[in-house]
Formats: sequence, structure tokens, C-alpha cells
Amino acid sequence: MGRGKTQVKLIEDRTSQQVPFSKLRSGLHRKAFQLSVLCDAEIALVVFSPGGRLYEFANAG
Amino acid sequence: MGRGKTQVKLIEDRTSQQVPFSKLRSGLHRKAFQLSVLCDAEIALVVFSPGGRLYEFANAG
DNA sequence: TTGACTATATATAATTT
DNA sequence: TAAATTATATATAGTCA
Repeated sequence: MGRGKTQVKLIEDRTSQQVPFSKLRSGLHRKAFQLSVLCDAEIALVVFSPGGRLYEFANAG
Repeated sequence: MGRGKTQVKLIEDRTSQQVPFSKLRSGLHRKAFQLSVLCDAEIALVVFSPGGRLYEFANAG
């Protein structure tokens, strides 16, 4: 998306991963939230960054 | 998205939830996959539909 | 950097078949 | 009708402050 078309392939450089990781993770979280609200779905989402940091989303349904 | 703007609020009618649920769940899965590949992230995603069906995505990192 | 912008790719609501 | 299409809303890659 955006100005360039992205290949779904590994961004090799760890530093270059950081901004995309942050943006995509945040978008994924938003989508999970929307699905949970719109369709009354229970969702758990767990993401570990390459650096080993944990991010999670969960709703109680 | 699409032709109408969607409110982030519960679709009350269970039948009317079904198509959006299927589309949004599939989009969420795709986004999770993209994040896992692009940024070498480990992700687990668990979704229960209102009907109690389980959908999951996980990558081994 | 971290965040804002914006041009453009993508996702999807409504529609059609 | 379930799948394909299409028009449009949304997400985001690249850019810049």
C-alpha cells in the first residue's frame, strides 16, 4: 500500500523493519478491534517483534 | 470501506454479521501473515465467531 | 527520531450475476 | 445464491517536518 507497492517478503535489515513493524502492528490491532466489535467476535492476538518485544490484543467477547 | 462507510458498532442481526465476519476475518488473517513475513514477527491470532467457531493463525517465527 | 502528510495500494460494502 | 465485480473507504510507503 501507500506510494510504493510492497512485496510480501522479509525486510532483511532490522532497522528498516522498525517503522513498517510499528505501522503494520498498529493496523492489525485496529482491524482486530473492528472485527471484535462489529461481529461480536472474541479475539486474541499476540505478536512478538524480532527484538522479542510482546504486543497483545484481546477482548472479553 | 467499500461503498458505504461502516460504523465500528455491533451488527445486531446475527445473519447480517456472517458475510462481514467472513470477509473481515480473512482480511485480518492476511494482514497477520504479511506482518509475520515482512518483519519476521511471531504471531498468534485466535478468533471465536459468535457461533462459537474457532479460527486461528500462527507462524513459527 | 517520532509524528504528520499524502499519494497510492489495498480492503471491502454494496451490488450484480 | 455464493462468487465475482465495482465503487469507494481505509491503510500505509514514501516523504518531510
